[in-house]
Amino acid sequence: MLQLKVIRDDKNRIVNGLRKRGWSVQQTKVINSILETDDRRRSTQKELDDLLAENKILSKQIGQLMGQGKTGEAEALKTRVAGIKEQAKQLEDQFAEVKKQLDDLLYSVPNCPHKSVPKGKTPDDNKIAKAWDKPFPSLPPDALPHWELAKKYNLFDFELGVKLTGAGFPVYRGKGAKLQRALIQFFLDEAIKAGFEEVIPPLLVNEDTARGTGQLPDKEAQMYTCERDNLYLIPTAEVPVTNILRDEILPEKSLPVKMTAYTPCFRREAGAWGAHVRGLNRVHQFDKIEIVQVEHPDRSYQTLQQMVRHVGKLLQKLELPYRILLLCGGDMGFASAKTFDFEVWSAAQQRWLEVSSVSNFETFQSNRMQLRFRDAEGKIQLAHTLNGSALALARVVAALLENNQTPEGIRIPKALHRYTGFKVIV
RNA sequence: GGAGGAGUGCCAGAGUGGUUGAAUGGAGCGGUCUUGAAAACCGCCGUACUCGUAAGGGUACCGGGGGUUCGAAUCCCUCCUCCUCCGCCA
Repeated sequence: MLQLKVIRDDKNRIVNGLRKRGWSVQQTKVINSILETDDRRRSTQKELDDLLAENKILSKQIGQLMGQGKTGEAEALKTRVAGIKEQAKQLEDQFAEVKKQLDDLLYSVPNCPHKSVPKGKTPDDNKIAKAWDKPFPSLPPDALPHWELAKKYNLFDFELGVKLTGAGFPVYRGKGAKLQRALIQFFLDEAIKAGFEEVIPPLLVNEDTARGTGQLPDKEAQMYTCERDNLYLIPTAEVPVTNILRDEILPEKSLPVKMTAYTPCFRREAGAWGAHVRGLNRVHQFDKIEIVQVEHPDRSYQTLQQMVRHVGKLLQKLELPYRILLLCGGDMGFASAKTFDFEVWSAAQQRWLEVSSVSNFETFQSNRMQLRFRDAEGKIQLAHTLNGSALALARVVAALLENNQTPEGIRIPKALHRYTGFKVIV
């Protein structure tokens, strides 16, 4: 969530940022409510603190009087304290209520977009940061979409997934399964080469963790829950991995912290289904390699570019046509300050598929998580958090299969040969 | 799942109702000494919110939440976690 201090000191910037996300002037009034609520919170706290301070002093006096055996005087003080306690109790309730109001308001406000983020409401307003300037693969007229190819070559099976679980849970098999494993291994190796430490986090997380990265309360409906145990299935490795550093104060020299993780991701995608989401385009469970960085605020945008380059290199090695979008304010995720999306060209479907999203969250997540570092002067500051998919498998597989289909079978890009052990799927 | 024990600052570890935000030791930082280093000695060394231009105050926090009390790290309830033993098990 946004820092109160920033809202207070830099209100106009925040309001303008929300406007960039497509908020109406009316909607941005919430910022005023936040400031008013915070004023109430502060005055209530002051009142309460003063009262508690008085209580404390009197209590000490009672202790001394008791020690001296002056029970009468002590009793007199006790009655005075009783009144203060009554008052304090009321103020405490009041304070808790104001605090909750304030938190609810703060949780309802998304991150403020970076100044370089274009204004806009829908994907149409996104800017193309890097277009594909080479020819697209030309496919034979009888080219098949990946869900047909999957049947033809027995690579994965949606019907079987329905039997076992439900729609959107594919079963990969044979070379399809091997291809999954090859991609996972390839992406992890590339990340490790780029200096990321591999971690294998839990796939189920608790409430605090889900709140830390902003899944709660904003995106609750997106997650599968285990209500009995009050746990959530992770929608992305970002959630457990970033939270590894929750409530930490890092030495400045340990920045940047670079971590990578392969995990399956679980997404309910409630209400998101339609004709355009066939096959692997959208599924409830998919595999993804995530890269996460915790960085010094001065360097985070440099680091964002670095991560973008890393993802670009992966797609080049996979020989996939891709483009990079700079998301507009309205299309960005709730917690993000700046996001680049990667899309690969799916030749048989004749459309772009999103395969990666690389974002800088600045202090939005670290503020919730209390993820901080001690700077050169010994002062404690919130760190910046960043993450990106490098990469999400399902759609990469879709594009890979479609773009590389030939009459002789599906050609596997060279970079993967050592991982798959085969060069073509026949 | 059953029985017992324990959770205190960066770490180790005192503290069982009164001036304790917390002894002591270690680590770390600064200094004295030294050609340099080590040793020795001296000093500093929690976080959040809040009042204040500042100096400097106030409040909260000893696993989480709640309670008893004028007063709780210390007593009670509850949850979580860890350890030991038993059971079960990939």
